Amino acid sequence: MTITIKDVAQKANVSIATVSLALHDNVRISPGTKKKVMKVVDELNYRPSRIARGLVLQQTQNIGFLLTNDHFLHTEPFYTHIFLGSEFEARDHNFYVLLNTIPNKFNECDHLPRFVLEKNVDGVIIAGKVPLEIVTCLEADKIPVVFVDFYPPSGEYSAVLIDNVQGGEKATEHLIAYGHRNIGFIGGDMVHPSIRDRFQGYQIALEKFKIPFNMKQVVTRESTTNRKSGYHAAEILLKKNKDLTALFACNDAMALGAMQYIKETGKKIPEDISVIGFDDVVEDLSSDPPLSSIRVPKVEMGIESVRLLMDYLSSKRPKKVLIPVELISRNSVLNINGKY
Amino acid sequence: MTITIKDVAQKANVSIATVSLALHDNVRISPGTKKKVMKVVDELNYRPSRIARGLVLQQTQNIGFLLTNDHFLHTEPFYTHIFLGSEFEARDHNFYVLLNTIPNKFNECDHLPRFVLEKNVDGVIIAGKVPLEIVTCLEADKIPVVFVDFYPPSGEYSAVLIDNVQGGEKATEHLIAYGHRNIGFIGGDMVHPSIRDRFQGYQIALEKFKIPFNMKQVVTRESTTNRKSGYHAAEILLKKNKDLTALFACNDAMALGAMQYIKETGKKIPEDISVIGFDDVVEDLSSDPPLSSIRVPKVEMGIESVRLLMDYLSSKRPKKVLIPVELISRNSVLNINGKY
DNA sequence: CTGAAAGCGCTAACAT
DNA sequence: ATGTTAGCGCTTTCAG
Repeated sequence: MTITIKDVAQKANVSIATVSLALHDNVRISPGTKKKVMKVVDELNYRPSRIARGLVLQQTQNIGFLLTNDHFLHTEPFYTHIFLGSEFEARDHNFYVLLNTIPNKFNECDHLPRFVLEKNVDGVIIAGKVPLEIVTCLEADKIPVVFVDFYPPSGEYSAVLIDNVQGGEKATEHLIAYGHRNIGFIGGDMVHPSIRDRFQGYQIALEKFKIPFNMKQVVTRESTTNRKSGYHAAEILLKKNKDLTALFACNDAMALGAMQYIKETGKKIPEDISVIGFDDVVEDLSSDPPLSSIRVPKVEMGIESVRLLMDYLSSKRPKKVLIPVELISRNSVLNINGKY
Repeated sequence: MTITIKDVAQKANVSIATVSLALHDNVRISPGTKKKVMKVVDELNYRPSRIARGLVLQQTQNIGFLLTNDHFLHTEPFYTHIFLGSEFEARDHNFYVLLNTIPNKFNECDHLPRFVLEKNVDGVIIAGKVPLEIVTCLEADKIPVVFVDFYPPSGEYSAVLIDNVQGGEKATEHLIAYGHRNIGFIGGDMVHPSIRDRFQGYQIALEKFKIPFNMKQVVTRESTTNRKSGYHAAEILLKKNKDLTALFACNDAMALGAMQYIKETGKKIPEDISVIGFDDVVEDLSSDPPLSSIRVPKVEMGIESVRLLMDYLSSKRPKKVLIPVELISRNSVLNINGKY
């Protein structure tokens, strides 16, 4: 049937132990035998059964990837890219990643993803904001965890975080460099640390350039951060701020919604109002004009998260990584230096 | 450490064989012992190791879920929903779903997803159009396959297909019922059977109501079917058809692009032109006006695909399922009956 | 109706 | 340097 280590051993005229050793680059094996064995492995196209291996090694070589339903089904493929990165890196370590969404509300530890209930994973990557209850439950299970783009308010964990403060600064400084002084900020769900940090970056940049911060130019009452709330927030912001020349949206989805509102009121982007977003998920969305944004290296974040997990699995020590972001300048921001 | 069948046997004062039998509802066990065993199972919170089980049963209880990179990263979460459905149903069968994307170009059987190379799945679900080469390679591996929203030009497979012809008819008939007679069609990538079928539904509906089909009212030269190509196709279509009152786009992404173009030319939707899409992926996109569309039950398709795979695993006979679609009437189509 | 025991494919300690 | 063997946790004949 399926070809096993026995078949290889037989054909190579060695014991199965030797085959196993050869396969694992063990030093205690002579180069000659190793070569001989590997040749047969190739010929027979043998691949060790990960099930048998898992049984004896007492490990699954699986990683769980957890995110909320909402985040997974999100229109902007943000976490999808992160997942892809993790899958990519997992391959190099011969791990599989099991994707599992969880409801946005969560209370019972009984409803933990079955891969942790069944101990079918060696560790878990948690992407994006999740209910804190689940973190507690996971903690009780003593299952290794690394967070991506989210960090629980308390506790010590491995995590891959975006440098949101830096990003907020870069976005705002870009507007300032282009001569803007009346810069609005729209964001929602300020409980979310990422959004809060981006907002903080906005404030830091203003301060750095001695531009007075004005709470009137800030709309952070939306409960979500999607296109619709961007549209709505822009409406509120622009109705009470007639002098705004630029707008920093806490993410691209909101920026897109804001752009829609602005255009519908007959104004032009960037001539009348400049807009900058965050996340850079709009490449394929062909917004008009193309949206300037802060690029977050999503695939790299996924890769890094797996690395951190591997690292934790061997060292048992949590580690944090801050991922730098990059300004992507397109055509939604106008240089108004010397214009006024 | 982790609690095994032995612990249960010991505590229940039976043999491990008995525990196993009890766990699997075997008839040859007395109700009394079974109850006793199950009680201990509950107390100890015992869960059989799927690895050990997999080893003896020679099956992984994993399903591979394959789609192209493009489809996975697609802005509209179409396949994402299908995946979610499959995950959902897989749970009921105690299977895991391993998601794997493949490049849009594919040539070497050596580059098959590693879960098939390693035989880490009992079967594979293929979602959306994939390179035919991969189908051939999979075939050579004799691994059970079910297709979702795609069917290879030749061969006999299990498949979950959308009734695209019916959908195209429903969309077109809706426009006709609302008094439209000059109805345009925009689509791209006519090599794709789904798009072709939708187009065919459009033609059937026209014919049914004795409305002459006019190739001039059809734009199918786009190579992709996204927002951008919708914008472009609408431009071509509307420039050479001044009398169009309605437009059927082969999917929502194109419909959205078309709407953008229409609005930019100063026309109103649906007053000047009615638009209907296909797929109904725009719920959370809050298009303005809300787009009428043909709803495809994506989650159900995922569920059905797993069922078909389970069915095939036991019966070894392929089966095809046609999923009916539903008209979702919103506000992008105007009733012009009696208006002209 | 229940228990003993073999064996799934592999690793690693222990022999040789 | 290589082989022998026990055992990972489970299912399943086969005996009793």
